[in-house]
Amino acid sequence: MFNAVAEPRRRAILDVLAGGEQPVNDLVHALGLAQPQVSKHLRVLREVGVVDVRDQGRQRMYRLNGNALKPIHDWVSTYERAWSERFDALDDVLEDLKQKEEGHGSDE
Amino acid sequence: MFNAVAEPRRRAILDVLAGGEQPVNDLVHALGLAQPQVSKHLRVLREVGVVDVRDQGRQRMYRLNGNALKPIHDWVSTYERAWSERFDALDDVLEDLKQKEEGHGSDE
DNA sequence: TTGACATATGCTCATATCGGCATACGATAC
DNA sequence: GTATCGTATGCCGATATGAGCATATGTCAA
Repeated sequence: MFNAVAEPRRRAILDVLAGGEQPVNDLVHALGLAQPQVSKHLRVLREVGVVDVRDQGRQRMYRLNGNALKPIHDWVSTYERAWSERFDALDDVLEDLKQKEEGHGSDE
Repeated sequence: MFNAVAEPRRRAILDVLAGGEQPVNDLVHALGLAQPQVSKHLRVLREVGVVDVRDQGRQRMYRLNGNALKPIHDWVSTYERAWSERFDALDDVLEDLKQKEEGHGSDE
């Protein structure tokens, strides 16, 4: 999953699909890539479940399945404290408590 | 950045570092990997800024820099609507509005 | 200085990955 | 039916990536 999304062009495909269901050819034109490459990237994205396909006549309509990205979101969220303002505030509180603790605790 | 984190072992390193600053050898033992591989992975992580180093005697202390993960968080968050309950609720509201609109709109 | 320790780097091999091209396959149009 | 469109797949060559091993570099201890 992480691997599938590590490819810039695959992320580009997902970004286009975020705008709605698209047949392969529209993706080809939207991204300026060769059709076989797009099909290959779509295959990878399909295999990890981040896109779904639907046959419609001779076209294959691809649509985004954002659910598959949740594992990434969850993983990266465990590191959120680094940039989240909420956690900054929490750090301040903890720092305060620590100061007080050291104040009337034993030495150092 | 996405690429750096696409490697399972590199994510494992970050997970260990989440527990606090560590010298290379501790990472080696914690992960059961060969020391050169750990150094190489650390190099990649360093190059994208997700870890920082500090020299301490003959050891090199590595620590996590979660800030570097924010781009990933931001990117994946744009797809959050797929699984977020808040967005599910919003969808319900929108669906309601749509029903009403169709109710007293033109045909279909 | 010499030696041991901690880490980084270089080399090689095996494997994966991507692009480009040709082509196969399925569905529709004629 | 045959032609054509839309898409997928196979093959090739180039490049990247990771493991394993040896070794270089830097730091401290004796």
